[in-house]
Amino acid sequence: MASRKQVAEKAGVSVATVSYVLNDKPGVSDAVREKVRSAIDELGYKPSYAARALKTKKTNCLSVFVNYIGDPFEAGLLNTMEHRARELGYFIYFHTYQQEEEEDFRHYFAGRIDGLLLLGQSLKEETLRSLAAEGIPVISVMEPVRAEGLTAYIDIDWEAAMAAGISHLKTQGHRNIGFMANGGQEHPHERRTQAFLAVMKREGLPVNEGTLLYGEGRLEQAQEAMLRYIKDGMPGGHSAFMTASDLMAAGMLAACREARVPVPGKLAIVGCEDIMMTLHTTPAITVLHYPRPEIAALAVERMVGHLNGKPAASTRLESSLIVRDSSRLL
Amino acid sequence: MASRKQVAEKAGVSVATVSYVLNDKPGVSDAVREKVRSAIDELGYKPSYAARALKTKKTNCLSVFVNYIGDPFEAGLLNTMEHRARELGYFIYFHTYQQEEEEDFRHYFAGRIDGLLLLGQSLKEETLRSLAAEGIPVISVMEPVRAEGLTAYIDIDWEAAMAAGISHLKTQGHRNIGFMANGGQEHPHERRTQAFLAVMKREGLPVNEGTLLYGEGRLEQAQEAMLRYIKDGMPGGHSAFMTASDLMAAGMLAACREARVPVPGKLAIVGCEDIMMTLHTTPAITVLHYPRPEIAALAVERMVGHLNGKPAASTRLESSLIVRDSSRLL
DNA sequence: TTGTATGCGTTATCAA
DNA sequence: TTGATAACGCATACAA
Repeated sequence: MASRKQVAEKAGVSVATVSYVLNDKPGVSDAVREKVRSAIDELGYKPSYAARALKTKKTNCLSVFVNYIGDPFEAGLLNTMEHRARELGYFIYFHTYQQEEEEDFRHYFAGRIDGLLLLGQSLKEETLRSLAAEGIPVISVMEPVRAEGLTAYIDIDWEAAMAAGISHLKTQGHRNIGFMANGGQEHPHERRTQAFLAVMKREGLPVNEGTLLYGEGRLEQAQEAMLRYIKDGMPGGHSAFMTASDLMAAGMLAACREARVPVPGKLAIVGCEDIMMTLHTTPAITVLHYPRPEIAALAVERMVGHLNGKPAASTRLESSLIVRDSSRLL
Repeated sequence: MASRKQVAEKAGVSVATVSYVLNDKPGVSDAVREKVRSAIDELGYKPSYAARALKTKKTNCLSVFVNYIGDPFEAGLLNTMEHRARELGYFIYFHTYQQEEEEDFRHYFAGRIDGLLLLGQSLKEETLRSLAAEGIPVISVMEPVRAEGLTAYIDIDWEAAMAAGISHLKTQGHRNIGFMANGGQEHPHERRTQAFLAVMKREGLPVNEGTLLYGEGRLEQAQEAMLRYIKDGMPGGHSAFMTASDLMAAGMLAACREARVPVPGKLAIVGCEDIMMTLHTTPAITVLHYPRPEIAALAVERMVGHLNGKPAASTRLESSLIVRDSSRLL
């Protein structure tokens, strides 16, 4: 790789001048600018990001912790994040996050990225502290269960969203509503489960141990869990189910079809993300709409803003209920 | 961030000594090593990767071009790649690749990564040249349609795989076999389509314009394409279909169920990747097994080997046919 | 076994 | 409008 010095020599100028034209500084004569440009082209010169990062202490890189690369909900967020980041001049990468590996990650970022974006993960306090010490801000799309050390998060108002779903189901005559949850206390989906339970209680609807079913966030596992539940004679006696993710709603639906449980006749199903798939199942699945493009873009913008000195605030956007056939009796 | 100099001062040694213990060089007394270690801990010192990269001209980072983050087939590859890379001491990132953005990417890598991994994309010759000039090797899991400038690729032998599938279908009495293809000449799936056509010809089975159907690689689009084909009265007269991806096979199956076309009774379906989903559809889908963990790990190993001076060779692994209900008449 | 000194490719300050 | 030159944090050849 050609370096700046070689460019300077070839163009017959100093390295400083090369820098000026590369960074579009004013005060360089057109003639010199041209000379430098052509020297750059001829040598195929590219600036070294490593050197630049060392000097400026900015990498123009952002990282994102992804829970599972194949998840369509996350994919929708990531696409927008990637494009928005690129528009704002940032290079963005994705890594799979697994709790067991959190400590390994602590030493990975110094001098590699300017900021870390989360998809709802609850990082350990020590990780957050360590990141803060390195000057790496953390912003989350989706509110983590613990959010203390965080710079900001962007999410929807899950209680309002669940309330809309539950109220819709009530209108359809349901009272005994179950929920397919996912993961433990620190899981990104836990907020959804807690919101559901809070609203149920507030509405005076029955909540007990049988209310929660556990899928594993993936379609197939949810399908199996539901199949087992059906084979056990649906001990909860639910007439409707909400879920912590659309993929699990789709798995539920697949289980119902397999076990010949009519949806919505015998069981209504409501998902909560509005991934494209929910529109294409039979019946199409009623969902709480999660405005992924808006939220993903906002998270990136807040991060970039924060890196440029603008304080970043947490925000809860509104979601909306989209009623489809999986919960419509009439 | 504390720097190496501060660590040296605190420990009462020189910066060189700090370097020695950080890089586990021999020839440092245990007493000094201990002193340095505790100074590091107290200051919370982390080495700057930017500075290290500048000096060593190695970033210990690898990039992967992903076609679509939500794709379950690619997700399976990425998981293994990420873990294998981490085991080998490399930090790995994923980026979405879109052909339109290829030129933008050309200037992104110098001084940021040591190598680029592809998932079957056919990069433009100029991109490959530019990468080569920067000393960035390119290895692909899945053989690209154009593979000239590539360091190596790892893939299965698609002709052998397709031959196994076609021969299985022949055994079941099929002759008029269609194929759901995806994308154009440069698409990662094009090799699969070409292999299918080659084997069909070799076997003396009918190939004409009607043989190919086009999904868009995604389940929903394949479903819609198939639905249209069925509504048109299945003009190709096929009794079986193979596909360029499992997701499209699943979409086909969904369309058949929707349109009440019995599978495998009226139409046999064979996928080609063996993603988990194919095991959970009804009926389960016959597939050509793509050994994703092996291939993904091998690609990373070849890359790391190459970076350490071992020449990397291209390899075609064997695949196997897994017969399930979607193609079994008996 | 440890320290000194140099350079990696930038950016930025200060002179010219 | 341009040019010297000093950092940035690290690795390493060489000296001690």
